[in-house]
Amino acid sequence: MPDTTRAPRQDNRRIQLLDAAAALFAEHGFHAVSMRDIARNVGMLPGSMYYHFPSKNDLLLATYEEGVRQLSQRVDLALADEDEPWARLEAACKAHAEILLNESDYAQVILSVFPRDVAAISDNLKPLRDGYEDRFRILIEALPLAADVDRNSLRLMLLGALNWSKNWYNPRHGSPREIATDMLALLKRSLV
Amino acid sequence: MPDTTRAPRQDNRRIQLLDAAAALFAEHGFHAVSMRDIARNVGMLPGSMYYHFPSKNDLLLATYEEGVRQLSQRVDLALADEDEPWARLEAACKAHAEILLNESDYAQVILSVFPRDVAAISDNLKPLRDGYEDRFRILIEALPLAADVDRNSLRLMLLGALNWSKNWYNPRHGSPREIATDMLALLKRSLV
Amino acid sequence: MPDTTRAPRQDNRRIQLLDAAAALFAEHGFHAVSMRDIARNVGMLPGSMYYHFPSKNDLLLATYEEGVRQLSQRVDLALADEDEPWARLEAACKAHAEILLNESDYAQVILSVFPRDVAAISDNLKPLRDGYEDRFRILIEALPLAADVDRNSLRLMLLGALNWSKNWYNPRHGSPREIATDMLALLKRSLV
Amino acid sequence: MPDTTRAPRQDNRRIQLLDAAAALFAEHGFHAVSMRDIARNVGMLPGSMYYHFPSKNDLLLATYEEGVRQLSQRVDLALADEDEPWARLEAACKAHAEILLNESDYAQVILSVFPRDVAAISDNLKPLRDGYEDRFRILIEALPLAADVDRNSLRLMLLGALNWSKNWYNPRHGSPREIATDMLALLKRSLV
DNA sequence: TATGAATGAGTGTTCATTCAT
DNA sequence: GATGAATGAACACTCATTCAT
Repeated sequence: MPDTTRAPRQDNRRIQLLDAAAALFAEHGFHAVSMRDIARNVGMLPGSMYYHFPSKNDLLLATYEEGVRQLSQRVDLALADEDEPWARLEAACKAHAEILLNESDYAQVILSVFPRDVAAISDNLKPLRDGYEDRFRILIEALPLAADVDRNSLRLMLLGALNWSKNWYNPRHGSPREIATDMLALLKRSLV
Repeated sequence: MPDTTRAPRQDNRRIQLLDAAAALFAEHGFHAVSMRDIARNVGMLPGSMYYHFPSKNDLLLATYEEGVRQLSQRVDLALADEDEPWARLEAACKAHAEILLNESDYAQVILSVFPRDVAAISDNLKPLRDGYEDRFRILIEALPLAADVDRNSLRLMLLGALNWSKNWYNPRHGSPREIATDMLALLKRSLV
Repeated sequence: MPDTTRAPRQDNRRIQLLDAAAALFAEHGFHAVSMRDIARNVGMLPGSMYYHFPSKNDLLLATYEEGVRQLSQRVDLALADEDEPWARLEAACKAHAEILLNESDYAQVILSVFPRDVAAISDNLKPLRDGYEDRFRILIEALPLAADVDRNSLRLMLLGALNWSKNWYNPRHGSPREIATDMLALLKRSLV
Repeated sequence: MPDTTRAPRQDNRRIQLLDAAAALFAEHGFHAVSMRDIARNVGMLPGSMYYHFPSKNDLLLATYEEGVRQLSQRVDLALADEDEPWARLEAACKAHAEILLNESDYAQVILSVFPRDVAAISDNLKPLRDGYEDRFRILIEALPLAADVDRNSLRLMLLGALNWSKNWYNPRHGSPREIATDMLALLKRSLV
């Protein structure tokens, strides 16, 4: 019998709401999902949601923040065990692919709802995205590369290819980790 | 400045409509654009559009078809002058990047409105996309590569990275051609 | 080989249009049928109909007129051979049932589109209906009946029952003529 | 003058809505009445109706159900006091005519909006109509009639004539009860 | 915290009709 | 006689949001 009195229930409806919103935004996109859709998914009336979130945009912003938190934490955790620069980059890419393709609707939202789609809050969304991606800038900076390799292109290529993978990913043809490994292998062959 | 006196007027409103739809779908996404938005953009009443297109979905389908036509024609033209496998792939990537980032709203639509976003016609949309991408499968097949290189991963990586570039592309930091060249260079170093 | 040069073609598109309108009005009702529906049925564009009929209401009016013409002609023909009052009434009822249930969409329109449904021309429609029904008033007047029989009720009952039959008529359970005969028999038993 | 202070307010707008819909459907027919018409009649915005009824079809279905309820209840009440078969039939016919012609817009809807007019819900509508009409089948079964009288024709004639009466009924020329009495009298003379 | 009930603007779409060609 | 193209109003319906209870 779980002790429901001790543990502070601290807004668990808010979390259900956020989960439902993330799942629906990730699957159908921000504009194709209505507040009613989300409410129905958590067994709540539409009006009731406004106690928890003042607007649909705020709901998106909150999923974004949670998504960045999850991505960052997951990648940071993966980095904790690695020292060698290439190993560190590979660990980050694997974590990125896994959370994106497998684990978190929140992460999907960040990569499928673009700031420009929601003009009113695009200024709030962009820094969240960028803050996360900075990790990869640093990881690539640390790589021992030939002098003429453009590290900026490398980062954009690697992250772009990984992010786009959600458009073709099919669990039957390799795990997220394998996808990350394969891509990195292609680049690593010569760049070292 | 279009020459309205010389050009035969036949059905030019349909094309205006298609152009406006492509531009708006590319910029804001399918669901964020209303039929009224498109109508306003061409100076037409909302109801009048239905003479030219029976539904919003059909309008999207028509932009998709035109987009694929433009992409294919542009890439095929670029390939006509090249014989060497790597040169052919590079020409195709440059054409792809240019039309995507610079030249055509129609191409953008194909890469930013995903079939799954419009369930009712996703079965019509998918083959159009796939038909175009087959070109790259063939180009990569023709490359002289070390035996252990996974050509499938290579294709997915290259196209994914290029397609994602519309999310960060800024004309001040290099032309579309340069982006394509840079990315290909990163891969080519070792794979040959 | 029919001689199409001799016979004046005299507006045969107009007749096609009228036929299609009658069929559709009879089946779905006036308000549920659009001008486009009718146009499509005769392979014409909606705008083209306005050469033949200035408005949808006029089209209805024309079907009404033709319906009354057909009903009247059919009933008058049936009466031509009969002299005895009851036989005359029975002949009229049979003709009425047959044309209503079997033969003419125009007749159906008159009995399923009510003047009040189209307020703007209800004043034009009502006299058409009434003019036809007068025949039955006269036929019933001629019957040799007991003094206390209300001929007005008789007429309303008989015609009402016949008109309503289109709501339950099923060709498998008796022909229109049988329906008319059965109903008249019920009344005739005692009234003579 | 409704007592708004005493009556519990619970869901009274739904009933107002249903009343207005019944009145308008009865007068103009289903297709000729718009949701805006109904909303205007109860002083509500069109969108607000959808809180109470999910669609126009559902609104019709609800009026149908209420109409059948009212008809059935009224007829059953009238039958409660009668034992003799002819008296029972006459009581039912009087009640039927009164509620149809005088008392209830809901009953009118059932007899003027035909299931086939609203294809999408015709399967829901038909059994409601039929369920009510079964009462008359039973009443006529109980009549002591000559062996050669077709009870089926009798039922169809009687109900058809009564139902059609709404097309000519004018309160100045006799009450609904008188209409029912007169019609039954015509049939009863000989059939006994 | 949540509900019932509403709002006002907006959605995609259809309507009868017009008219230059 | 008919078409291509449009109009403007209306259609059924959905939207994000509000607020008294």
